[in-house]
Amino acid sequence: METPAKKDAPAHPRKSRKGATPTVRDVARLAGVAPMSVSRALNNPDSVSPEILQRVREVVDRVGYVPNLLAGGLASKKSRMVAAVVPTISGSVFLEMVQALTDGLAARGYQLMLGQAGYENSREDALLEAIIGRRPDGVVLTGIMRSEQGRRRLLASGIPVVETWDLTDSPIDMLVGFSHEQIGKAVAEYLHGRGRRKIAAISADDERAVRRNRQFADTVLTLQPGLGTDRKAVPTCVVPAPTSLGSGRTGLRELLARDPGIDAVFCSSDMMAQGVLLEALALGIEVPGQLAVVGLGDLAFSRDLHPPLTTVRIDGTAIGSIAASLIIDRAEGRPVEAPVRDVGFVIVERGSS
Amino acid sequence: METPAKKDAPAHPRKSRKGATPTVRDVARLAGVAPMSVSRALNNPDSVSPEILQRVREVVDRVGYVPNLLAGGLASKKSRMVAAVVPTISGSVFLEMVQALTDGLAARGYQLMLGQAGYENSREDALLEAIIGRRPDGVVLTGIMRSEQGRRRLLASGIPVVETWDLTDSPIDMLVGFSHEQIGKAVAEYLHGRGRRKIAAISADDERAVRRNRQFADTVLTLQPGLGTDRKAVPTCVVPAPTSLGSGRTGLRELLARDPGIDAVFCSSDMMAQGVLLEALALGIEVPGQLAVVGLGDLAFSRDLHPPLTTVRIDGTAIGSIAASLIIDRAEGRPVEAPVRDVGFVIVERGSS
DNA sequence: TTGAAAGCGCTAACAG
DNA sequence: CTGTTAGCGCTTTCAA
Repeated sequence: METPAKKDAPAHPRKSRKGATPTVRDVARLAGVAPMSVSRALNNPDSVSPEILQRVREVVDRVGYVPNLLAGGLASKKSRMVAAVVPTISGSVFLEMVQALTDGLAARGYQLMLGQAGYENSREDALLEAIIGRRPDGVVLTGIMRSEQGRRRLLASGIPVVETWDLTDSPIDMLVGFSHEQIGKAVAEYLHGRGRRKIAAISADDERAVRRNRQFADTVLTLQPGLGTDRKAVPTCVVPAPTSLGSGRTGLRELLARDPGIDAVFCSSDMMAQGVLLEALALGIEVPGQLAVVGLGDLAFSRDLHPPLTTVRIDGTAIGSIAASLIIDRAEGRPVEAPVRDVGFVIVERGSS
Repeated sequence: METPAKKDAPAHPRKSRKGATPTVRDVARLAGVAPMSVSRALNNPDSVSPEILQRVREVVDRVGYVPNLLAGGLASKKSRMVAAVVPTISGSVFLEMVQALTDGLAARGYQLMLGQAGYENSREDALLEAIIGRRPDGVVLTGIMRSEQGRRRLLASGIPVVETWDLTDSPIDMLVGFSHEQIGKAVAEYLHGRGRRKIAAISADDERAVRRNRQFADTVLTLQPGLGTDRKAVPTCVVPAPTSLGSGRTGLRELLARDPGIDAVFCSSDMMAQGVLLEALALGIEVPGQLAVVGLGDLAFSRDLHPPLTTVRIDGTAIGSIAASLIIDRAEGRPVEAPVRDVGFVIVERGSS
């Protein structure tokens, strides 16, 4: 009567109600071990005897036990989830990165939570709260966090953060990116070096593209002192993000209307560059003869275009997998060697320039 | 000495250690109310007096309290997370759907967990375990779940499931999709109706594309009895998923090598159709004069191609938002009117055919 | 309305 | 190596 601690036939204490999902206790009871041993058998097989391991596994398979990771996360303070925030998923520029991130995380037992912030960071705040509330083991931000409020909340939460796709002197925590300014400069120098003297740009209106383009224009002005010092001397068409093939087509028309002599266009995305290529074809403008076209991103299709597109290659896959391993290292308490990485970029010269 | 239940100055019981994230108890103490009242003030403001509401909100803002949703989920058995499984994110065909899904969920306070199954469903099993373990309020599958093992686990878990992007007579639970067979049939009839008599296809090798194409070929054979009854009479080039612009280019070359007289190609993606367009241009084949091209997906760029691409429009946005609302309705205990929806498809006729 | 008690299902930290 | 004891931070349930 005292202790109903019989293992085989408990009086009738909280019998596992039929249909309910089994818990560690159910498994423990059926395997004749303590719940803690079940936990150990599952999370750290080496720490239990072969007999227990085997009995536990047998029961787990038989009853179809799937550990509740919410409970585990609450107890261990490790959720094994990582949140990623992208401006928008349908820009496709970030896909490689998201793919590498998911893969890298999945391989180590982590799951990805995806959030879209939009380009106008209005939703950013609610999103941040939804993320922090789930106590992820890490957050990957596409672009750097601009709002001071957001930076503070993230910092206060103590969650490891990787900012990506940009560089800054004052990262919240870790950083994997490249310099948009340097891209602007490099492309301007490249086009100038190829003899182009009527250089133009079609750029998205998001903050990174704007900075990139400012440097692009400034570099052109430096290289061609005759143009003066006003950036407006470098014809630029600004289109709303996310960019599209269509915005490339209209962008080129607009530029030509402003200045028919343009001989080079730097586009802030490959998709847009493709639109420029297409529009040039439709207008009978020869590429690269009359017009050089440079894109950004080096998406999968770019090398197969006609002519193959010269573009700035950004290694989204590298960014994603480095971000994944930085977060995992940090989450598992390993020291992180280099928390700030510049993955750089390469101008891939192809037929369009 | 008995009960240290003084509100203002507790003896020294678990003082909120500096730097630790605040919990309901901290907020409750500072606001001079019970933890439960904090919970109510946050989740159901109407159920609490204005004074308490205000005091709680003040403290929440002041200390930057963000509720731990893992703990909340454990206690309430509602995680407010939905898992989505896509074959791969970089096919871009599913992006619209994922975007609509994220948006629809975020608007109601739900978060998306994204998993990539790969096209070879080898990882599918581990992924399923990772998902079920997190006790999401719903799972959205891209394509129907083929493995019997997987279906059983999902069913046993009791989690609401929405299968998408396909139709089946025996859904696990809910379903939002369209018929790949009907698409195959419709496109074959469309091309035949436009007078094409040497109809070919370039298709991915995934299961849905295969079924679609089988019906496509069979319909062509029915419409042109002279071809016999062997599907091989309809030239088909099978390429590995995910498809790309490059596979469209090589696919067309391969088809022409087999039969130079081909006058129509049905491609299993818009990206691939674009490759065909490009290759035709390079080879001097006139589209649509000599060759009609039809894609699948109606991606954003398709209307801007040259010529604009005729394609099968699939409303990924609709699929995503319907899936979101089905899951949310189910999660919140509302009756689900029509758990199986055929969103259909439309052949959008443009310049390429 | 508000509060107190009792867990949700798991694992950290100790003992044995 | 194995078990016991306490929670993790929240919400359900019931009583006041």
